[in-house]
Amino acid sequence: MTTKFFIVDDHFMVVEGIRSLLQDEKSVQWVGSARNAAFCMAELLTRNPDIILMDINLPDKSGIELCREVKQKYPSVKVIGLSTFNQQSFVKKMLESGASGYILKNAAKKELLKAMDTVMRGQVYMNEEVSRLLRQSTGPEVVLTKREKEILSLIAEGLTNAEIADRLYLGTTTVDTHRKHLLLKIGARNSAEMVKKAFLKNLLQLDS
Amino acid sequence: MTTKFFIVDDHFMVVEGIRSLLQDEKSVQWVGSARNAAFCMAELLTRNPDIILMDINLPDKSGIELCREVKQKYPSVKVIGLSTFNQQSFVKKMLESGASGYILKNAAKKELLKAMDTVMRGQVYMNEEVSRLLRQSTGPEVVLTKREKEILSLIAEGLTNAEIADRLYLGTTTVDTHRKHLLLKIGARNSAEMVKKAFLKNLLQLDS
DNA sequence: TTTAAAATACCTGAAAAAAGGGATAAACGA
DNA sequence: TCGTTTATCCCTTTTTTCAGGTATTTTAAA
Repeated sequence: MTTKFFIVDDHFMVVEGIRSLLQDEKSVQWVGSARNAAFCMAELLTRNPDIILMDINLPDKSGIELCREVKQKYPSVKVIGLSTFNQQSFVKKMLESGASGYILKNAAKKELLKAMDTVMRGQVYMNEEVSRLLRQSTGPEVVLTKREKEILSLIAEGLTNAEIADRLYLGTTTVDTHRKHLLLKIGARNSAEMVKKAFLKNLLQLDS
Repeated sequence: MTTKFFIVDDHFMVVEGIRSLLQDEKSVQWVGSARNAAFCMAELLTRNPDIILMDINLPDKSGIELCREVKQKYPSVKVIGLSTFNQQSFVKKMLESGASGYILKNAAKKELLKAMDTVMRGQVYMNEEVSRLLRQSTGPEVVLTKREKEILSLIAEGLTNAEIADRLYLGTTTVDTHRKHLLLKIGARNSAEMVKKAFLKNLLQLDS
């Protein structure tokens, strides 16, 4: 029984690398690849893979969102997340979106095969390093309201409470209240620390 | 005249991908690979490549440092930087360390060949996207003194001037002066903005 | 309809940062 | 040795944040 796998990654080298690594394996068979989410969805109409190896940073859409879409439209297709780094929040979101596994791009052939085998047996496969990171989870995930996110972003741009209030048509004391809630939720003593921790917890991103 | 190339990257998939992509090319020949800097230096004793394709994030040492070492010991070997992202400061440092080129991991076979050919002709090869980024360079690179870096790091941890002064056996006004210099150098109006910009300019890192 | 969460808004006072200057001493490289 | 950079330190004032509360209205889901 051959497992059919499909690769979604904009890195030619990675696609070719996986294909080449596994081409002599009897238990798995490459059925195609896509460099972005849109093409992937189009190809799934005809390729019928058992497993998708899915990069989490695609040019047109995040792997998290694509994973959600794939699981919705093709519930029996298994998704394994693929990344160069093991940031906790991404891993969690990927799993929440329906992924059955997560491996890093430094994985060797042996691990690729093991991940696919585990996932085909209906279990979840986690890379050892990623698994360790998840286990040392530091407290509950921070959930910000829409307004809080907005104000956090503006604080990080250097705006004062008064400026933010003007921007959002609020009173300055309202902004100050949100700011206090942010400090509490993020666990920071002041704005500098809050911005740093927001990056660490992926509440702020570097790509602006 | 065949160009011999060597790959340094801890990502099995990438190494295999490049090797496989280029294995039918007459003009280039794969002579080996290493997963870390130490092994690379050991292998260079016998492999004699013309070009090294070098990942900038190695497990034991940065590609920037390895590049410097390679160019020192083997000045005729060309180095092409290899990365998943095109952060300006890394590109610059890589070039300053003696690299002759820089490509991204989404490069196709054609670009790999072109990069190697360009570099063998004694010219510098820059990926288009990276080249564009360097051209829209936003002012001079920020250079912080040792003390400034120290204080920036502590500000980002949420310490007040008084706390930092205690930590470093300084007066609070000294800390305040450094803080002012930091704001000026980084181009921020307050500490929150400064922390964000410090991450953007790679003056602060997420791995602490 | 009811409940809980989010949004909005406020008060006072203290702490901290920021602004806008000033200065001297120490360290480093040519 | 000399010139430049870095480090250290200060002053006063103003602005802004932070702490520790208070409250009502709106919104969304059960």
